Amino acid sequence: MSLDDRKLEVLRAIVEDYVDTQEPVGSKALVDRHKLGVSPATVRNDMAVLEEEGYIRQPHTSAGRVPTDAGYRLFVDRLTRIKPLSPAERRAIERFMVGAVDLDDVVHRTVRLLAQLTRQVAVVQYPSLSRSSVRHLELVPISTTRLMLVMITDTGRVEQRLVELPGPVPDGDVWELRRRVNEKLSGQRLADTPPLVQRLVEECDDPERKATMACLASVLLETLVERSEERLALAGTANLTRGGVLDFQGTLRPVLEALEEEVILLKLIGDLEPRTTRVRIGDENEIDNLRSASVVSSGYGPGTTIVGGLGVLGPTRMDYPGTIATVRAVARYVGDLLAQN
Amino acid sequence: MSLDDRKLEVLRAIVEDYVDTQEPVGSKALVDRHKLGVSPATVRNDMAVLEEEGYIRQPHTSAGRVPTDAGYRLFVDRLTRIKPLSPAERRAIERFMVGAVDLDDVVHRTVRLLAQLTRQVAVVQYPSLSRSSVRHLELVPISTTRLMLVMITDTGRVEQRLVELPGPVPDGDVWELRRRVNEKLSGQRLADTPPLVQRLVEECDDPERKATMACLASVLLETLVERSEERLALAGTANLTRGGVLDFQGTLRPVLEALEEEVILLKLIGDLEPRTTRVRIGDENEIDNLRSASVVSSGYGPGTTIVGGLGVLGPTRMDYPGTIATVRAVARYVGDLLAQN
DNA sequence: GACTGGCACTCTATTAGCAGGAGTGCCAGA
DNA sequence: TCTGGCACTCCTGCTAATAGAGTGCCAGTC
Repeated sequence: MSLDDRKLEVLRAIVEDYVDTQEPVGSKALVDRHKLGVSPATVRNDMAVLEEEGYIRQPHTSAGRVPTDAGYRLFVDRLTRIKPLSPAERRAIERFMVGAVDLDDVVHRTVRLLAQLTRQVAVVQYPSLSRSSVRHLELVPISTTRLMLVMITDTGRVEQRLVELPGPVPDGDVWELRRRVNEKLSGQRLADTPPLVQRLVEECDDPERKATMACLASVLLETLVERSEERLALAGTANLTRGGVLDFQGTLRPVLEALEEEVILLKLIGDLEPRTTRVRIGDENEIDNLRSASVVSSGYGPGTTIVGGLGVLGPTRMDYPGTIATVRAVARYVGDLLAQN
Repeated sequence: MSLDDRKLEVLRAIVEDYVDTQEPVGSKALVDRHKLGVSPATVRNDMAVLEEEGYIRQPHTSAGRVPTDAGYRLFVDRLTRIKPLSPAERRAIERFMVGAVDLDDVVHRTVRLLAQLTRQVAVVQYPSLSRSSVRHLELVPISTTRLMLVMITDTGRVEQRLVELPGPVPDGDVWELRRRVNEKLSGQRLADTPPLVQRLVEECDDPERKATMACLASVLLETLVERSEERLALAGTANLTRGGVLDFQGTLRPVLEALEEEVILLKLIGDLEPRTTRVRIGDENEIDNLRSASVVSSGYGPGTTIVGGLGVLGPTRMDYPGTIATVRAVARYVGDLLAQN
């Protein structure tokens, strides 16, 4: 048996009321609060069906109904019209972000903004190195056999590494090295650089220069591409305590533990598709500690490219339409901000 | 009336038992668990005095006694012999820290180590710029009128800033600039540099060079000294949930909120004296949100200098001797580590 | 004067019992 | 297909009673 429109409407009403009140919702309360145009008895029948299909459940006999993960999923997929952000919220974003001075600042402001608007835990990934492009590479002689390599990316990140050379290299050669490296790599996405770096080495005729370039190349490859050292910012953990500890089946402990693992957080907001907002509800999270949480995440970046992810985490009982709208709006805003630079 | 030895012994017993069991401790239980050599009635009299003096209190009539902040303070100041770390703990530190590759890694490992050993929330401040010394300054021409300034400190931090010059400067002059700047500033503590930078400008004869140096000087002063941008690492928040929520009078919320404010954290572990471990108990913390928490902190750095702070935060009901010993040991270890580089 | 045993007292925590209420499932009828 | 009615279940809140822990105080002893 499939679900007719009214049953879906009942589900929506249950989800909305439950999110609102945090209490199991009964048939009578439902018809009182929503104009369903039918009697409680009818609603009860619908509820029985919804329960059989696994969208809602009773904590115990003679309690009201509570949505299951599947219920929320259905709600998000079919019953949610994403509500546009209120002008007040838009203004809040502007006001919060204006005046950010550097990348660090942008990320920190973003994560706090997200936490504040959604009143949930927010995570923002720094623009990933491997998905950024090279803006400029600088080589600085520290001694005759050591260079410092400084890389600036289009997202504003700066990385530096020390290069030990096989032998002394005159300054003139350093200039030449710098020229060649920049010529080949500037503007390229980091993920695309490995073959180019390889070619740089091959193109050297002089065996001595080739050795030097090989050294440089290995540092470039090893530290700038392979080691993708992702960084994260986190905010709003205090929001976990809203609505008592009830939301997370007794303890915050597992959730707090999960939030301390960068690997886990990266998994949560990783693998995103451009211009979409992903929702993972309860059990859909692969991390055991987060079975009672939902994550709304989105990629961000200049234009339609993605250079990092951001998202919020909260109880499965969350305001999905609102959260989705906010996450999406913030992701867009940050993307535009990056595009401007 | 002053407190004789036995009363102090009773206080110690109360603190130890309460930390252990998390339950108010009564006179009978005390004489059972500790060899006090007197009867419960006597202990009760002592307790009455201790209570009058404000070192312990009863949650309600006919409950056992619980130490007050003042009680813990007395315990820490006069009744605690710092127990040396067990060999197992020493080994744990070694094992945990060995193989740290760079400063970031050191800080992250340290904070996790602290959290793990003390089973509390740990905070580690990155080596503060203003208290580090300059190892090397590098000037990189980006274009004819722009330089990149790269500073490497003795604690391994690297900072870079762009300098806009008033006019084109030939490469030879850049070399000269670099020489002079390094001559004057290398090895100096950042906090001591401002007058030196000033002198650098004054020492220039050629007006054109003077203008260039002035530009450089202002960037040096403004971004490297004044903006002391402190960074922090945090770990172990999940430990707050140990022992129920009882420890923090009902909610973790205020504590979690406080932990999100970098300013607050810096205050907690700031202003430390060399080679001492500071303990702030409950109300002694100036931050309202942390009235029910204690903070054990210590400065660290190579030798007897301090380049940053670290510490742990937990319920006032914590194992002070153990925590103090651990914090001190870790601070020393990290200091030695920094000294080696 | 310091310590001890005894005793009455206070307060909490636990348990059981009971009433009220919310919510359900089911059935017969419109 | 929907509705009203009804019996049933189970939670919740309230009260009362009880047991137990711990205290304060007092009188007596060393």
